[in-house]
Amino acid sequence: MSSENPTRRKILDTAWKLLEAGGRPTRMSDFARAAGISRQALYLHFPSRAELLVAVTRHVDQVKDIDARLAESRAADSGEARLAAFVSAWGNYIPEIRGVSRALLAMQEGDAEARAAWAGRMEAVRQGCAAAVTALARDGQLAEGLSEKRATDLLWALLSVETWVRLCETCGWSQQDYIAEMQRAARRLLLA
Amino acid sequence: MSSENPTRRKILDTAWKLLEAGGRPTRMSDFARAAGISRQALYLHFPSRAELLVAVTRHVDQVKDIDARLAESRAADSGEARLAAFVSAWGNYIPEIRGVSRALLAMQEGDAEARAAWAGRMEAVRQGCAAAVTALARDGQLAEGLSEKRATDLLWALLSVETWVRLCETCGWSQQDYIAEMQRAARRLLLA
DNA sequence: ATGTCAACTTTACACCGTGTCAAGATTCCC
DNA sequence: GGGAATCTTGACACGGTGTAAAGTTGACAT
Repeated sequence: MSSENPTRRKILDTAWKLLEAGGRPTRMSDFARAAGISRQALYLHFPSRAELLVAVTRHVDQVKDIDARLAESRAADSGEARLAAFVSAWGNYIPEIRGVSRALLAMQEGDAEARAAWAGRMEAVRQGCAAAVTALARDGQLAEGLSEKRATDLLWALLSVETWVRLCETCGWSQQDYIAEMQRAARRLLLA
Repeated sequence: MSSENPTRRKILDTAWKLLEAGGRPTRMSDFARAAGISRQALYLHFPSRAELLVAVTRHVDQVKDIDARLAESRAADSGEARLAAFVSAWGNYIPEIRGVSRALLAMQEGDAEARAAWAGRMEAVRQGCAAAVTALARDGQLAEGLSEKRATDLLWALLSVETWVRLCETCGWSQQDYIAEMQRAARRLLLA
């Protein structure tokens, strides 16, 4: 759906790199310069900044093959193993999309499209959470007094990008610590 | 420090109301109109949008007396009771500052002042978390393998505004459910 | 070789929100 | 009545997004 056009590809690649580099200003003109084209040519490919960012996330998803990664967690036998695998798969994906998500998150307020795009991505994560919780419930492992819905919400909140940012960037946790602690937390919160 | 000037007060009150009402656009002109003065007069009192927002949060803190609320949690005898009281005190404060925090959060990217202001507030919350954790440790109740620092980080992340937003706004939890579940979560995560 | 089509360039402009500036008006106080 | 604070009106600069239009370049077909 997106592979053909070479300039489009270059735009996505350089924009990605730019976003991930984290150097603050990522205006349309910056993306254009990075791709070696004029600002207007950028608008020839993407009608708005929001759509460009959305396209970048999709591009990243494709290159990093998030689907395949999350699929692995589905292969685990026990619900508990599945939970751990999911936490690890998603948790290790977060740092790879940090740049894009920061930009997309920052324009949530004020841009409905960005809001919808982010909500969509998060919904996908939520489904992963729900699947893990269901597997847990099937094993009879879910803590009593905890509905599947509530357990899913809880896990989803625990695994939010915002939480990752706080722990890894603000508090200085290593990625390893983060994963280990989140697995532990998920177990403690959800298991009987 | 801020009580005297009546227009200043009116600005803060109406701005607060406006922010809490949630109707999207909160530009300087909106604040001015709400206060019944011209946009320029607003700049006579606050040099920038960021400083206005910061002043509003301080104003809210003062009116709602957050300090007194958090102080109550310090009165609890056992570490566990203290943890519950802190979760409840802060957790019930979040919805009251939802509007201001949304605005302040939204301008984090790009405005160093807003960033600093928000970080400062969060630091205060963090200290509350740290105090609760220390009380827990003193009781010998802290889960083994969990340093005080890590426990504090974890609790702090759990009680973030972002997490509240996700659970209460996105997932539709009631405030009651939120508090109850966060108390349960904090216990499960931190206690031995 | 010519025509044409797509991708790109340059230049210019409209719009919005923030923040600045300057020239009055109003009100209160001495 | 004089003066200072406070507020008003109106204008403008700046930065960033998005639009519009006219011109350049290169590939490819006939």
